[in-house]
Amino acid sequence: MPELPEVEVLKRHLAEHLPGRIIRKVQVFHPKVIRPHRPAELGRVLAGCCLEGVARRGKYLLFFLGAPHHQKLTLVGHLGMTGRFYLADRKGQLPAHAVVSLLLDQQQLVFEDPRRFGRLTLDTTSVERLGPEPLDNQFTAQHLQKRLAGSRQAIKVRLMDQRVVAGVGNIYASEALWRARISPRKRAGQLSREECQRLWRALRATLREAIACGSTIPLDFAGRESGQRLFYYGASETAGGHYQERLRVYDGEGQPCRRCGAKIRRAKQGGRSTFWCPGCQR
DNA sequence: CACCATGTTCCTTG
DNA sequence: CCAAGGAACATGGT
Repeated sequence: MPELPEVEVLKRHLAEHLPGRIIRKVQVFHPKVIRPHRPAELGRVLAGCCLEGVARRGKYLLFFLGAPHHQKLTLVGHLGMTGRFYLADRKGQLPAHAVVSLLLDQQQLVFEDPRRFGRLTLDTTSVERLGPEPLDNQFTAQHLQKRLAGSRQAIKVRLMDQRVVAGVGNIYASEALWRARISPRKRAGQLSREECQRLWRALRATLREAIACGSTIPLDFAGRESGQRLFYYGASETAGGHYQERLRVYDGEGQPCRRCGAKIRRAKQGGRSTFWCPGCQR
């Protein structure tokens, strides 16, 4: 479930293992995922590059590459809906939905994505369009208020606009609004100063909590059948319980609100499901 | 079979 | 210009 917290957790794990590794070869199984590059081109550029660092911006992973013979590069990864990265033994069997693999010396960084909405590319234009990082110290309640002011869009839709704030997706937009006791249908520009303050606080607390819990779906260190250690970003059997417990409204249609007991409702906004409590979100 | 799904981008309509 | 809706992308789960 890759929104900001999941990508952040993944980034922290990758950052423990990748820095200093050299990319020896690139295997591309689904060329669309690396667009606008072509496989041969990407392989030529990346081969020999050192993975110097990993960062996150919104829902994007950034791999900082040191290239001995060219300028420095940033490889941008996005998990889409179903993307996963994991580090596997170089000789290990690839999963059925591997889309790209970066071969290192003893291991390989595998990008798996059944639905193939993800990206791995040197094209940074999507990242450049992003709004501020919600957990950044620079990002204040006043900053948020400014970005909502004058908008007639529903606040929930506005919150998911990556140019307004980076990294908030469908799940955490609903969760943050529940926590702030604000109706997802309220127009963004109609929020009072107090409501903006509450939303700012709620959004940051929601994201921080999710990160602290190791993301909504924990990393499965066992991998599936690999027997290799090292992480695997994906669902494990026991993950479901934690996942449900932590979400207060998302996917909880018909269940009683934990704050006021009213029945959680569901509606479409911008083509996506929104969940909220009509009792305490006004 | 129908319908749902964590995301992004482009296009059309009002 | 803004807001809303739909389609496309491609696949899997219920």
